[in-house]
Amino acid sequence: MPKVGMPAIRKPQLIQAAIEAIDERGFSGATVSVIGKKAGVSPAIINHYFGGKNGLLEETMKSLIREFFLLLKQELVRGKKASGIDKVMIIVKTSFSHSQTQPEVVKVWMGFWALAMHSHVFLRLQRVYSKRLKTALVMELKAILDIQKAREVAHIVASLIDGMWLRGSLDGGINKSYSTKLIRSYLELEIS
Amino acid sequence: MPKVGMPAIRKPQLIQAAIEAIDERGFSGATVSVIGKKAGVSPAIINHYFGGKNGLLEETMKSLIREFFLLLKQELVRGKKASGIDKVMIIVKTSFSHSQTQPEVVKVWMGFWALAMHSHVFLRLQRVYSKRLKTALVMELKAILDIQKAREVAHIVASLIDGMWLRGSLDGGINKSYSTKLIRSYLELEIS
Amino acid sequence: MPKVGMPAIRKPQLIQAAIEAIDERGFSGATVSVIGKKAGVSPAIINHYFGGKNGLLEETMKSLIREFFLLLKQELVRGKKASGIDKVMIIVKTSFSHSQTQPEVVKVWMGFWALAMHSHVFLRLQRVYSKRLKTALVMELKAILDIQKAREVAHIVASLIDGMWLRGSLDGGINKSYSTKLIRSYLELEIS
Amino acid sequence: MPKVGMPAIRKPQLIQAAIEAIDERGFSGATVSVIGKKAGVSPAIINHYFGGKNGLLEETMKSLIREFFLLLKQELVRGKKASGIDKVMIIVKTSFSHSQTQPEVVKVWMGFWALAMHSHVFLRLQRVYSKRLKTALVMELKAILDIQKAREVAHIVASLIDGMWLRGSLDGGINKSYSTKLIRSYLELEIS
DNA sequence: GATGAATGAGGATTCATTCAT
DNA sequence: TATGAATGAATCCTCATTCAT
Repeated sequence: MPKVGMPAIRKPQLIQAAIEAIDERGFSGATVSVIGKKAGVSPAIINHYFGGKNGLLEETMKSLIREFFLLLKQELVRGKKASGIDKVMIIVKTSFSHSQTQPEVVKVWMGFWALAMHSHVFLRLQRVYSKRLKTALVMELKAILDIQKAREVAHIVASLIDGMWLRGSLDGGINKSYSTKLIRSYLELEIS
Repeated sequence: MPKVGMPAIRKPQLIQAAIEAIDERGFSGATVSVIGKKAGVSPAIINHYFGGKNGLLEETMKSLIREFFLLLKQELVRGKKASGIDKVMIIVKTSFSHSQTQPEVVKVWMGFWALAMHSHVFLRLQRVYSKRLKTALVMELKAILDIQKAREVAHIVASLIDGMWLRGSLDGGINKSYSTKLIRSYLELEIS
Repeated sequence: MPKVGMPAIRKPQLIQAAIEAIDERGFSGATVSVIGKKAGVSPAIINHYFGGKNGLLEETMKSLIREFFLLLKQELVRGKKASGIDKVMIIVKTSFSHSQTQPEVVKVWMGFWALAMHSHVFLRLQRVYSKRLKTALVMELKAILDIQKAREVAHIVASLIDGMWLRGSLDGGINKSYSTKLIRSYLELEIS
Repeated sequence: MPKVGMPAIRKPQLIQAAIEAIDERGFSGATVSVIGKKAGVSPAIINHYFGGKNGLLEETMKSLIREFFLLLKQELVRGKKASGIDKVMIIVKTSFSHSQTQPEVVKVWMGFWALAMHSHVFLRLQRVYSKRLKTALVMELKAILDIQKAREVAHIVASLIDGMWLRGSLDGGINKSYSTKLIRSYLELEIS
């Protein structure tokens, strides 16, 4: 008697458990056993639902990325009346907000980044994030700058976001207001 | 009497082997067995010289950091006549040069960064790097800006360096000239 | 649903395998690999059931002690009509019988004794045995001697039992009838 | 330029180091490395002088036994005027004195006993001790008892000595005066 | 669907020993 | 004589995965 709709329950549950496990113990400490325990289920069902540990990790990273761009989309819709720098700053702020809503994602994201360095699948996913963030920035910047300049500024802003994330991870969290202030001041300099 | 001076030969040899192993296979793939094979010695001597795998990794990271700041010092001495933005750019360029001299350090450094997230020892080391880089930047910037502003700009530049490293790691290498060009243009904007 | 009731099967099975392995190869030769092979299972399940080799050894010693005192209790119940020296001799005989039922326990017990010398856990267990045996002897002896004397005689009898075990272990077994004869003759001397 | 007489210096030095190591860390913890460190020499010379770790252990046990019987001989000479029970008690007292002079031998001796259970060489050595002790007792007892009885009493006394050693080892030492008192009272009972 | 049982491959590490110096 | 360098074998243990139930 298979219970219907179990995947829809179990999958997010296991993904969340994976995020927490990685946050707490790092990638090397996030064993299926730990993740299973955290989710309150047997480690064996990770194979059942994801075909193995790697499958779970892939889905976890996809979920993180999906969630971020969903949030970004919402924020952009909410601020669609804004213009110029403000529009760009929505992207910046959302980037930092994401980590504030779920502080554990900082460590997890960093871990995936390191993983991407040696795994084709994760590299592809990381590039998706990387490109989409830059694309979003260019989209807004080209309204106020020529396309060439827009690309350069987008690259700088994207790098600033990632760099501040990285440095923030060392201090146990990102200082959102300070980070956004600095980026805004840069943008004002660039655009005025 | 035994062979003398072996530590001076073996230690750097094993550190280099560790860097290569991590570069090729990632942290999880860099087993003592692999590192030993790469160095052409028995895995057991890792314990002999470093007291365990962790000891080797620590020394490897220390070595990377030491090497970077040694290079930086040399470059700053060489360019001591420079002034203003040029002085700052020496730091920026050295940061990117380091990875060009040894392309594999990008992945390794990123791996250590992820490791730092869950290991006290590596966190401390990473912070040493992080702070010293920023300090070096502030040092040069306060010659041309007031201290408060110098700190902010230093934070931005440091974040740009790290962020561009990070993004560069996705593309299999850092585009040094593009990166330095962008950072210089930011500095000119800020300072002029 | 998994196979149920396996612990009740596997635990005694592994304990028995451990006893045989120690008997045949000594403590240093009783590796998890050997024990696993002897039990016809993978060495890994020792961790599954006992949390590690040490856990198995602890349970093995506990099992030996439990078994002995269970046997002793039964014998004392069976001989509850006996009195005086006969009652004491039940304890003595049971001590030697235990090793006859399972000849391998002599070596194993001796091994645990040596282990107790440097391990807190095993020391505690050995003291439990040591004290309970003496207590049992005092219990019977105080029916026929004043308490002070009973304690002394108990100490002598307990020492004789252990000493004869020890010496018997050198000869590949304890000569039960000779041992009990000598102890009885001592008791008769003491009590008459 | 071989230094002459080194064996006479190194061998006892290493034997003593072995005894201390076994006392402190048990047989399993007494590695050549530890013993070497304790003796202040390289572990490698254990092979040089004893042909391997096992050689050292054999010599250590032989040394212990030799030392005990040397002491016993001296005491018997010193007390050669004594007679009857007193003569026997010299043996008993010496047995317990031995462990008082060097408290660490209790643990070491016990360890060898356990080792004897699975090693032909050590079994032989242990039997030498066991038989010589009994022979010494019979020697004195047959002056006051018929040979048959003397053998029985010798067996009892030898068992008491070993049993009390064993039990004493659990308590961190042998209570010499209590032990000798009990054995003497037994002998008086037997002989009067 | 879900589980605990069970495993095999592989992890770091320890150890006694050998060897060149 | 004495050493540190070096190793291979063997240790326990961990882990992702599979399987019968």
